[in-house]
Formats: sequence, structure tokens, C-alpha cells
Amino acid sequence: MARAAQKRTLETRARLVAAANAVIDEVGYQGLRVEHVVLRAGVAKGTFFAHFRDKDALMELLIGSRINTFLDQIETLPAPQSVDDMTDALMPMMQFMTCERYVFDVIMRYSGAAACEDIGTIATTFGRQIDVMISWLADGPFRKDISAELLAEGVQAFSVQAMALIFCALHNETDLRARMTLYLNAWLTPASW
Amino acid sequence: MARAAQKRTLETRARLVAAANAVIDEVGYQGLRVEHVVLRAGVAKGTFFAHFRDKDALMELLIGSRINTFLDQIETLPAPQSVDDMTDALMPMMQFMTCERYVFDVIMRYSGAAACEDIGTIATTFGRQIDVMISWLADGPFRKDISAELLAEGVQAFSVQAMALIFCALHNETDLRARMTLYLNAWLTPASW
DNA sequence: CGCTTAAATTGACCATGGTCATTTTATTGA
DNA sequence: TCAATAAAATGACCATGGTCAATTTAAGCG
Repeated sequence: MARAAQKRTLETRARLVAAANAVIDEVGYQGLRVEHVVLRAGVAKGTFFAHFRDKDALMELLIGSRINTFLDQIETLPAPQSVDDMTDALMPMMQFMTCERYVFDVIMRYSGAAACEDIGTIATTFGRQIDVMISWLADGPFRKDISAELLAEGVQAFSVQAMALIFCALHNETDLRARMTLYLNAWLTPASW
Repeated sequence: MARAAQKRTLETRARLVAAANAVIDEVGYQGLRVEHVVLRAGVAKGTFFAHFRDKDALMELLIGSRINTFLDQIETLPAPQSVDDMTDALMPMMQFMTCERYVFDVIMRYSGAAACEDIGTIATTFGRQIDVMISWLADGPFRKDISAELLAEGVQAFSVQAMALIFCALHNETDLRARMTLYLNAWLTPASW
């Protein structure tokens, strides 16, 4: 049996990804059309779907790898010793995640594993976020009555809530940081009551 | 200028909604096709879009009104005096919200105001949820170091997180209640630390 | 080399949501 | 009762994501 010719495949895929990035630079994630990508990459439409299950799969890859870049950066930081520091550390990533309504929707849709079989790129980044935060929370000046893992899940829940509120009619982007610190103070350093 | 003939409009709209509900009973929310709805309602496709901006607008209406029914029920309940009671009160609504992956996605997408101009049905239900919970939290055995409003926002954030995890590869539906109580205990009754 | 075969590619085609110029219906005023 | 006219409905048409049988390309092998 003839074995796979992988080189051509890899090249085509790289060309598709490069074309997609170029298109996004011009018209944003929301404005991307599969037709424009394949035109730019010089391949037929069918080829696109031989490489990506659907348009969302490409989006997941592109958005997920951007998030991974932010997480690489975040991982180099020392463990934050205050809620403000933690918010500072997370803000760039959260800003990207909310750069477009469409981007945030894709992230939400794939933040759990989209398909049960394979954990997608974005779902993986959510796992990485939890891991980073667990390491932060283990030895910071934060509540210790519950596990670092649960604490981290809470931080994620609140960051999602804060991001979602950006797209509400009544709120705007400048509120993001303020809302994050409000939430995290209440979650990570509850006063006795 | 001739005034509006409203009767026919209302009838047509009612027929579309009835047809949509019938279709959903057969194939679920996910399986609904605009073509099937208009065929069943006996109107042209264009008529559908004269009554609803797009397919999502119909979905928002149908899903939103189901949620409102659950909230009507919830509002008749006495204020829960424990995290378990609160979870019990919220469970039926949360179960509906996660009855289909597609339904949950629609709810998430419209939980903030989808369009900035008009607050949609689903966004309104999220506001109602907050209001109900504020009334519960004002005089329950829960932490009092932060405002009832902030507390309510947190409950919402955690319920979204708990629901989202249902669709993760690693979790299943039976975990929903357990995760809710875990989250809410940590949020509403933090131990001193 | 040329043959065989599996992988990769192609593009015509389909499914479905959404648009809009045209036609139908009903209301209003004389 | 009948124009005038605004609201409602129509359906041909479009945009775009996605499919698949047929074709091309490139290994592997004697």
C-alpha cells in the first residue's frame, strides 16, 4: 500500500491558514468567507473541507492559537499577589477574546469540548487557564477554605461573565477591568460575614 | 394615510408561532427549518421574515417564553433558606436551558442584549433571574459582606458555568446539581479563611 | 520506467437562511 | 360604491457553508 504523501498536504494546509490570516487582517474574523480563503490560497473549495471539518474548525484553530500565545505570555509572569495583579495579567487575553462579538461567540461555543471525541484547541486553552490559575492560587493571599481548583473554576466563571457583559446594551468595554476586580475580590477574598 | 390592518398580521404571526412549536415538537429546536415552518403555516417564506428579523429572532421568542414560564413558577416559591433549596428551585429552568446544545448556545448568544437597540426576550429573562435572586438573597442565611445584586450576578455566572460543563466531553448531566451546590456553597457561604 | 494504488484535489451541486421588487389585500375618504 | 393608498404577502432569487463522485497527483515497487 502506498504510504501518505504528507508534504503536499502540509503545504496546502499552511497556505490555507496563511490565506485565512490575511483575510482576517483585512475584514476581521466575522467577515471571513471560505470562498475568499480558497481563492487566496489558490485551491478549490472542496480542498478546504478536506483540511477542516467546517469553517468553525478553522476559526477554532486560529482563535485558539492566538489565545495560546497569550497564555505563553501569562505563564512567564510571577504569581500575582493581589486581585489587581491577577486582573492585569488576564486583561490582554480577555481583550482579545472580546475583540469581536463573533470571536467571543466562537470561544464560548467551543470552550467545552465541541465534539466529544477530540478536545479542541479552544477547550484546551480553557484547561490551560485553569492550570495557570491553580498555580497562582495555591500560594497567594487568597481564601484557602476551598480547593485551588474550585477557586480557579470560579475565576473562569467570573471572567466569562465579565466578558459577556461587554456585549450587553448597558455596559461597555471600559467596565471590563472594573467588573473583574469587583468579582474577583468578592470571590477570592470574601470578608467574614 | 390608511392605518394599519393589525388583525391579519396577528393571525399570521400566531400561525407561524404555532407551526414553529409543532415543528419543534417533532424535530427539536436544532432541527427546525424555516421552510418547514412556512409550509406548515401556509405562508410564503418572505412572510416569515416580515414577522421575524431572522430565524434566531423566532428562536429567541420561543425559548425566551419557555424560560419566562419557568420564572413564573420560580417566583411563586418562598425564598430558599439553603443552597440546596436554591438549587432545587433553579434546576427545572436550568434543565430546559440545557435540553439541547443548540438551545444553550442560543441562550448564551442572546443573554446579553443581542442588538443594542432592543433588549430581547432572553436578555429580559436574565434580568428577571437576577431580580428573583436579589429578593432571595436579601434575607437568606447567606453572606452579607457584598450586595445582593453582586451576589445574584455571581449565582448567574456559576449557573452558566455549571450548564456549560454539561456539554464538555468529560462531564455529564447528572453532575449539574452537584456542581451547582458545590459552586453556590463556595460563593454564598464562604468559610472564614 | 511504467503500473498500481491510495491520498489529495477538484468543482458542480445541494441545503438553507435571507432579500426585495412585485402583487395582493384591506382600509379610508369622498 | 369606488378610487387611492398603505400594509401585508409573495416567490423568484441570492449568499454562503458544505458534500461527493470523479479526476489528478504522487508514492511504492518490480
